[in-house]
Amino acid sequence: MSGVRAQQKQKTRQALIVAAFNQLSAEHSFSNLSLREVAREAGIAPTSFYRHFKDMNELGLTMVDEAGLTLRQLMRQARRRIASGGSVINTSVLTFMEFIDTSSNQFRLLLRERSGTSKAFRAAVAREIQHFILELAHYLEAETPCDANHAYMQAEAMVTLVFNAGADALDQDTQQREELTERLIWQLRYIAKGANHYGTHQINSKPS
Amino acid sequence: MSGVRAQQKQKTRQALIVAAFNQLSAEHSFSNLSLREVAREAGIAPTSFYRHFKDMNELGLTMVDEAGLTLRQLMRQARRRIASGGSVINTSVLTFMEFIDTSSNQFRLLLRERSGTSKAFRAAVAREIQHFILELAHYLEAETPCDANHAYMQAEAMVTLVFNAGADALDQDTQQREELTERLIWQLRYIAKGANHYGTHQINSKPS
DNA sequence: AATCTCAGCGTACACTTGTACGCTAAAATA
DNA sequence: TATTTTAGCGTACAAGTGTACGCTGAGATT
Repeated sequence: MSGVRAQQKQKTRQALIVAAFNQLSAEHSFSNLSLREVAREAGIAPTSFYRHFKDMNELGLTMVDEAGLTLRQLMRQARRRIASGGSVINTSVLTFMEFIDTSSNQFRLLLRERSGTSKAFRAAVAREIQHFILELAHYLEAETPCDANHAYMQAEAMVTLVFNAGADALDQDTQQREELTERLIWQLRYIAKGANHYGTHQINSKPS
Repeated sequence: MSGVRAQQKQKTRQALIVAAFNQLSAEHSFSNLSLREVAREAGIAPTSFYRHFKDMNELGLTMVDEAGLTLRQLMRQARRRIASGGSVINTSVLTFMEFIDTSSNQFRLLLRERSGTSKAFRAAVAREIQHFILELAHYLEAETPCDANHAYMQAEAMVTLVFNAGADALDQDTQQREELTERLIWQLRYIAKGANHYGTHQINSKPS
């Protein structure tokens, strides 16, 4: 029961996942990635693919999970930086841009499958994003004078802007990214300001 | 020189475009749409496709243009409604949601190709979106106490939120859409409020 | 030691794809 | 009227796809 067998299986399974991620790029998306291509890159026969995944769909969902995981790990690290005295907005944005940069293919997967042709994929990505919204909403409710509802709407807007800025950043050089990031930070400030204005516990009426 | 010839050609060319749009759906995107499928749907032989487009890429770019056109027409109509006394935010959002509803496949194309695998496609969609941002920025600069820079950032944020809300709406029923729209309107108010605070001509300093 | 399990392989097959090539008939032109 | 142009067709082919099937040999189990 040393598990040499199972260990090797996990290894090639991971090789398939890595192979698939490596084949992603600006010009190659998961949906136009064939089972045979992935198997070839992973160094196994096409038919052996089925020993690990029912089909490409199952591989893809696993990859979405993995991408979500690394993103969550990165943001946990961001929270640590914030706790030790960093600005919330700046640190979060910076961390996210780091994700785009170091794990661009993982981000590409989330970005594209968010509006892809598989309902399961879209739902999986939406879940990952929802995770961030809820977490941020929770934080905002505790740390700012916003009621729960407005905290949620604020968080949703912020995550949307950050995610989209990330998408734009993919096609840009360093110079453009800096400008983009600066704009993004202003936009997040707008939202914070507006949400605190409308969403304060005292005032809860229609906009002035 | 009656042009019976050229007239018929335009007709089947349009048939190809319509056929392609009709094949789009939640489960079928442009990128996994084959030349043969389109030709079949349009009722012509696969090889005749080349009489109208160099390849699928060229068809797609034409479709993006067409989608952009109908969107622009719809928004022009919105401007008329606003001029005759409608609320800016409400009318714009409502009009956009109408676009999602009545031309969902055109929207799907823009949505998906925005993060697709063709640089030309991404650029084409970005151009269409940029069009709206600039137009809105121009309006905001004229009608609100915002300087040019903040007006632009405000417009960019607003268009991003609206576009993304549209994407979410595609998967939702009427009930959910109403809630989404309500949230969206609040979020736009946040941005307007914040931008007017930070971007007023007098104050142009760092956030308080 | 004898048996079972199963990850990985090779072969094979039925499809679909893009597109090269040459033909035809009808419209346009001269 | 005679000639040219061209939208659309059918055939053909090479390339790539997913996957069914049966085999093998090395772990795991008994």
